Amino acid sequence: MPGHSPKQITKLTLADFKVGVDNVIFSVDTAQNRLLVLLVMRQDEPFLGKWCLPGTLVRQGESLENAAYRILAEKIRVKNLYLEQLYTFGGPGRDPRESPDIYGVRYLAVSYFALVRFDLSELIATGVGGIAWYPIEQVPQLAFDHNQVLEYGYRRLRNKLEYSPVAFEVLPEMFTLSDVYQLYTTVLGENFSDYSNFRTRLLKLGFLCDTGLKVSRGAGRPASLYRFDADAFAPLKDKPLVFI
Amino acid sequence: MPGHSPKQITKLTLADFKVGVDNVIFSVDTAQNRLLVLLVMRQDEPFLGKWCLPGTLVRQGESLENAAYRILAEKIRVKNLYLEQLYTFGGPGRDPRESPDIYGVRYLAVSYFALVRFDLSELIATGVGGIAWYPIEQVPQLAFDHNQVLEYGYRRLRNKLEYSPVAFEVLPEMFTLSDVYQLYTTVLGENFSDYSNFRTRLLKLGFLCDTGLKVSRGAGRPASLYRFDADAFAPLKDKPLVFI
DNA sequence: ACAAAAGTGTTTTTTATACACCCATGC
DNA sequence: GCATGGGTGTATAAAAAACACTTTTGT
Repeated sequence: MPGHSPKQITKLTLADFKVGVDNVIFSVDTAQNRLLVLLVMRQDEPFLGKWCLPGTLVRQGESLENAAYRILAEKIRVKNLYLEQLYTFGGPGRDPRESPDIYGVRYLAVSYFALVRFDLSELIATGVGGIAWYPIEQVPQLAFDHNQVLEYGYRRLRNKLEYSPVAFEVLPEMFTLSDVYQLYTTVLGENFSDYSNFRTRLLKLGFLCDTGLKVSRGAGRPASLYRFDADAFAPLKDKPLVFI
Repeated sequence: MPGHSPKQITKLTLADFKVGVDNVIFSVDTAQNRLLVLLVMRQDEPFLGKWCLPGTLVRQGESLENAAYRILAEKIRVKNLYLEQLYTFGGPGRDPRESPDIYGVRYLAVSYFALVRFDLSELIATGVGGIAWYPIEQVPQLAFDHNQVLEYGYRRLRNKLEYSPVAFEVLPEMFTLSDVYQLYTTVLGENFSDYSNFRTRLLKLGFLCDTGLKVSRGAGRPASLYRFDADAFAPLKDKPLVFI
């Protein structure tokens, strides 16, 4: 347990905060088998010209979650979307805008994690400044502590895939089992499971239903199209599930 | 995605926050097979006289985690302790101290989750006002949104037990396998696993070492005392573990 | 002797893993 | 025909679950 510096004892005044929301927005480009993160270029000091996670400061009367949705909507138009809170980073000194004498306003960042459907999402060009999907392995050094936040979000994404049906929030209404498999391999790596075993396990869970429709993608046998059945999944909620 | 009310558009001023930290502090009374939460009675308005989670507002120059440790240390003297961040609750209107016209200061609460060793913890009596361990099923209606926070922490505790060795942070240096089993049953319920299977699985993981010492507790065969071997556990870190 | 708690072993069922193989299509 | 991706089945190994049984103590 950390002790109190003698300095702290002399000033028991409460800190005043501005609260920021930073989004780690992932999407999977299944065509190119790449996991992407959305980055934007900072327009202001500090860190002007550096890449960072899309974020905003929370406004009066606005909830944290609403702020997260707002910044997302400002950067990108999406159809399917999954969003949840990640972690709150709040040590003093994490934002250079805080005055050095630690008497001024503090900046606290609540991070959110989002997964969006790549093919139907459309980046909103602002004219000035950049916005781009970055493959996860090519992310540069980011402003603030955003590399750390991203790392945290990446870990969460991998966990979420393993025990929750997030993947289906972000797949088209109808999809093939290889679509699902590709999404999983892209995020978790090639050797997470054999395709045929993945397939069997997934179907045994019982919440995917065969639509009867087939789709042919180039050469090879046409694949069956499946649909996620939310009703069939409902009883499995809260149960410890393993997808991989 | 939520829309923007027309009201919001007219005032884009940033919200000013005070940040609070609320702790969900659990401990397990193995003697009585009860899972306990630490509650304190509010001394001030709002909710004067109501029970709530021990919390505090973050001071200048203080990190969130330090605030969490501070409030814990003010209420209870502990030997063993595990602490991690839980969730941040930040909607407008969650604290009645916010002025009704939503122009005033906002109160945001970062919640922390803690597990402490019951037998060596000592509540700090403040003279005025109450502080008490409550069995989880007997928790009354709490101030603010603290019942919700508690529910969230309870879920986290159950998950943590299943895939991480938190239990050993909170057991004595040396313990019997039934001590571990009792802790698990108290938190997860009687039917989470058979004792003999639990035992076998736990030992197969290989990070518990038999000290050779025995302890006799009343009637029955004396039990071996084990020690948690952090070095032996190290390689298992980050690996998906199942304890139950 | 016997109840109580600790600890071991055995049997059955389920799940994971690694493949081998058949099917339907485009070229 | 054959390459390509889709889909099924099987054989083996490992893990989970249920439970019977032995061992060592206190009384």
